[in-house]
Amino acid sequence: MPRSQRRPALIHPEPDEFDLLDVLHALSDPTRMTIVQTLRAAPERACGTFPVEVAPSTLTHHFRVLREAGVIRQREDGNRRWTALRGEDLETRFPGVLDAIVTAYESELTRP
Amino acid sequence: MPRSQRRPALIHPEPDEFDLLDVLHALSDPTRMTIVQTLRAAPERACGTFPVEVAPSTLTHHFRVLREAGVIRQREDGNRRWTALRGEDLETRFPGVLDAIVTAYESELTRP
DNA sequence: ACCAACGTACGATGTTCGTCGTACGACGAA
DNA sequence: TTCGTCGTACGACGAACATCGTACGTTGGT
Repeated sequence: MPRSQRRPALIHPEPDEFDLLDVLHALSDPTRMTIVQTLRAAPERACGTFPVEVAPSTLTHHFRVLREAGVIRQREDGNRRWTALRGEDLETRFPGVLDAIVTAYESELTRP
Repeated sequence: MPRSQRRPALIHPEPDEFDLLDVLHALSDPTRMTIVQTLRAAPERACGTFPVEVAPSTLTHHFRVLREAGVIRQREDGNRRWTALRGEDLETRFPGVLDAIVTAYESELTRP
């Protein structure tokens, strides 16, 4: 029996339920912003393949914050959990927000 | 002798020193977002004239968070402290970010 | 000179947050 | 079946945070 039927399904709020302040809070952490930035280049990634240096359990925590804010979507696939950006949903609910933020973050990284 | 010469000057980072994650964190609080939203309509306001329901000392705290992130500018004038949005500075450093966020926040408020 | 108004500084308090180690469950391969 | 891998859940811990009350300094008017 697959994991998806033995464990509670992952919580993914609908765009109508997104809270902008939750999204901003989710993006105000360097580890989480690195995750989001990485996902803009790769459409879908496994959990362990992000260029961050934190413990696995810490990464799980950050994924939950992003997921419950509506920033990412995760799906089960055997032993892996694939993560993708909910770019379209965010664009529908908060037009221009994610794009402006990630663009600004990348320009900040290449500047100082 | 005016207050500005007897107390340490207010800290106002230059646009080059802005940290996007600090800005996002500053904006991820409902009280502070209300301050920002209010400042978009009125160019400059005294501290006690914001439609927030927190204690004065709490308001001082929120102003400091916004000020040190570069979101607002404050100047002394007699017994009052006037607060203004640093819209142009933010636009220079992080184009489109503040506008997208405040617009999204206002659309969220009118749309439960 | 006095006093009320404005806003700050400081300390206290309860909560949230980021981090980790450990234990565990599910899956895939040998 | 046995074992290693992937990722989670839980508990713990220190730091940061939002909030407040109180005391205080400055200012402007009476």
